Amino acid sequence: MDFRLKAPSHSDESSLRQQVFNHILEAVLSGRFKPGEPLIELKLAEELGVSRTPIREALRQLEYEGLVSSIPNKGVIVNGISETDIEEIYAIRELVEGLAVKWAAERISEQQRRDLEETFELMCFYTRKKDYQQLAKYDARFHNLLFDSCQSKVLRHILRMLMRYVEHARIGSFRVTERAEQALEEHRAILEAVLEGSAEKARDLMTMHIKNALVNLMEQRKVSEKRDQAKERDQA
Amino acid sequence: MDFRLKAPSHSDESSLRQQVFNHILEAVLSGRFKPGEPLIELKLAEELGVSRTPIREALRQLEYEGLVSSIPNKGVIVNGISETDIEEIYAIRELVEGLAVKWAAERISEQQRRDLEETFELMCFYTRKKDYQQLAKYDARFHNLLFDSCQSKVLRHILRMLMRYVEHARIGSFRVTERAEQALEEHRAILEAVLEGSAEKARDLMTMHIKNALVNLMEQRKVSEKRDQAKERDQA
DNA sequence: TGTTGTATAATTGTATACAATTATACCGTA
DNA sequence: TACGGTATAATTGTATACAATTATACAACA
Repeated sequence: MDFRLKAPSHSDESSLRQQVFNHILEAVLSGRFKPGEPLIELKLAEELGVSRTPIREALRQLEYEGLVSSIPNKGVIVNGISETDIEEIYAIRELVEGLAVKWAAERISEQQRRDLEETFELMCFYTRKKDYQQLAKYDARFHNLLFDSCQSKVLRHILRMLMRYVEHARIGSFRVTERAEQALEEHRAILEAVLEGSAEKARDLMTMHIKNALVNLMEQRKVSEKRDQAKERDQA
Repeated sequence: MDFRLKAPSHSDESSLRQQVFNHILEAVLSGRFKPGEPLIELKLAEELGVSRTPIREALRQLEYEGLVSSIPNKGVIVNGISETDIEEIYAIRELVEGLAVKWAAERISEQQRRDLEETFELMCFYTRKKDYQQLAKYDARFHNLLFDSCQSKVLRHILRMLMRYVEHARIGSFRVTERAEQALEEHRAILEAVLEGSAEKARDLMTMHIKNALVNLMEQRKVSEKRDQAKERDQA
């Protein structure tokens, strides 16, 4: 496949570094680059049709976001993520996202109220239609709006890194499907609490939402594992 | 002043990028580079006697750690930090560092127990001697050991970013001095709770420790402000 | 005087060249 | 065959050159 950038693919005017970052990010999150796999600058540069400079900068950014590890003078490899990691990530999420919605309930602006309600309506719509592609998109937007509503640069920064870990943890699972209806109701409850300014209630609801999401994720991983093992048996 | 690197200053064998990073970091944290001040790559490169490449990489790292902001095609400027920011940082610290010591109490290794106790002894020593330079050094080591003891790569990553913010928040304050004795007792209590494996107790003690540290920091800032205002009056 | 346009300079973004380091393959020797 | 050493290749680290973008100064004009 030809991944060369600056093609008029979506006529992006963002910097090459950002495009390269997005490309490698997508490759890692989709599992095309597997854990332990070394990322060679020159190879990536040729593949994407750019020089090593933007590649290096993108790799550094990926390192700071925790997706790859870099060993000086040797190179960078894709990070794997263990079950323990996932449990830890979700434990941290409970606290930090809990704080985020608490602050959001206290500080949200009028415009953000409207945006959140609008986005939630779309989530309802796509849940009914069972269009999980679109649902995932608006789910992400919902959470981002919520995080912006807490009006905190610092918390936003922490959350950004944390959410990258979460995305990484989700590799290979189906994301929504059967839990979609339940998740929607949880989102509805959180939204209501935020809009009526019930900070503690919003936090507790978010904590519970994340607990449930973890249980669901772990179950999905078990399913995926069994499916993979079956596949291996078939090949043998 | 001549800041050129690779001089046999401390015969560091770390990469230039890391040296440059440390240099700029120190300049920002010490207040030599002031909030809003633009950081020009070429100027820094000449000042430090290296090319722009390691400068750029160091600036990117500083950006990810929240100390500077970069606007594409324009440049990077030093970030300021408001009172609100500080309060938010400390609120996040309460949760995250609280979780950290909780896990540390559950997971600490034998070697780490010994290291922590040893470091704490040194903190006692330098508190008695009122050598606040050395005390600050071992205080930082104490916290780092504590964070390592929770054996969590993810939490370590979050804490790293958070502590950078904390250091940034502390700009211009005296750090320890009069609160040293009280802080030492708080540290002693946390250490005991961790060593005896009382996870919840350790977390609550850490929460209280951070609350106190915030109060102290805010008071010191008020003192600094008044001092600065007096200085300005004198100059006028 | 104030505004706008344009030339110039300053600065960042990207590509390439070179240096330093690390990995690999091959050969000789016991 | 197993081991060690050396030459070679592969890869990262740094410097420099060039392109693209943005800021600045200054003149022309209303």
